[in-house]
Amino acid sequence: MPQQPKYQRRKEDRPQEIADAAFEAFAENGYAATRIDDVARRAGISKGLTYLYYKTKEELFKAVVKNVVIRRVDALIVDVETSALSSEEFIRGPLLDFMKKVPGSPVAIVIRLLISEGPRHPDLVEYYYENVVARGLGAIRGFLERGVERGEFRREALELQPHQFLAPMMLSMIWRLIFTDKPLDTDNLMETQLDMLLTHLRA
Amino acid sequence: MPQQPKYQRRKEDRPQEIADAAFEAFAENGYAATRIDDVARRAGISKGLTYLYYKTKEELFKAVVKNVVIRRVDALIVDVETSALSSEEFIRGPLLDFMKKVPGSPVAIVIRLLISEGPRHPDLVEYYYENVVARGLGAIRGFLERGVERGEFRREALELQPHQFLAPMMLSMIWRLIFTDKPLDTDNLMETQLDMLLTHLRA
DNA sequence: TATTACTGACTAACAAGTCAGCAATATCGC
DNA sequence: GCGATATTGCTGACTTGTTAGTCAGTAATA
Repeated sequence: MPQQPKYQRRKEDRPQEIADAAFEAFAENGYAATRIDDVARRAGISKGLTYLYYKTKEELFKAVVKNVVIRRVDALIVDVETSALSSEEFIRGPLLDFMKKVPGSPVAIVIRLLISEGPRHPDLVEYYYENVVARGLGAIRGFLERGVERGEFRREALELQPHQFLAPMMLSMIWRLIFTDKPLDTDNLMETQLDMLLTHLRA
Repeated sequence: MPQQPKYQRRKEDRPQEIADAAFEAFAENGYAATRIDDVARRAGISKGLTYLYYKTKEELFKAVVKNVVIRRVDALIVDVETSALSSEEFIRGPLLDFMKKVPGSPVAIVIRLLISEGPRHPDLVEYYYENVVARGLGAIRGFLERGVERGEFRREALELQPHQFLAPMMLSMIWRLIFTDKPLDTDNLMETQLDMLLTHLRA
């Protein structure tokens, strides 16, 4: 009777599997309320093994945030940077799509974690700022400059803060995080914002 | 030798003092990381006394949120509802002031607590929604209707979501919660938003 | 003298982090 | 190939530290 082995050794895959499990757990319960034991069970391993790959709970937390940031956000930003559309087409196309996607994506979970745990992990906040926020804002700023050079936007566009584009996205995200079930027409919010911005910027 | 008494009995004031101390502690460390012992020390009492007035940590938490909500937000909303200015004056005056105040007010702390602890306290979220959000949005909606009746806004103003006004305020708030030290010209953000909205709404 | 707001030491429970031993695989000798 | 042996990924019971919540006793007021 060929016994099923109790476990398989999978040194290579464990870190990623643990990080994925931890992300799920943190997303559901937050950092403080998540037990390492939970994470381990989700990953189908014992608690002890978690500590072989991540020395502390905090280290695991940071790995999770960076993991999500790198794997998911990166693609979105690159997508925004490489485009040959006119400014208006770009805003109503890829940019709008991007904004619609974010509030329901893992990025929202990371934001929640940063809001609640950020103050105790300043280096993580710094990392997030440099790798996501600064790059994202930079991309939009570059886009505005290109629009002015092409004569699609008036000069004053250069003074606009990129944040102005993202405000309704932010509100939608927070709304979903707090009032999960209360409806909100977020698409309309974002579209209206972009309409107003186009009117405001057009040459 | 008339000894200073070790403590005074102040049944009436304790609950409020404890709630105030708890608010400070939660603001600094979040709900999970705050020890009841901390709260008690801040309030200048023993840990045991806290439990005389609040049966559990959770009950104290809810009391704190409701306390802040009732004491501070209420005044702001009423302020917005009673005004005899023209719509534009109102937007550029009281409404803008309100928006500028919120991100640095205790409301921001409550938002942080709701984002991180909300999912585990649905009744608290519901309470906040009804007493703050619904009323706030209602006030803005009423204001838009009045503007249309007076002929200051075009008919389509009625379709605008009140959230559109608040989006930059929300972004500013979250920005401050996460990136405390990174600068952001939030006044400009809000003013630009109101400019654009006025252009968009004007008859 | 009676009442009760208040103290602070205590308990109970839970969760992070450790580690001795086990069992799955890699390696070696034949 | 194949069994013996070495290596190490992995387990799970254990220790340790922390904190929510209790309660017998004390001292301030009525």
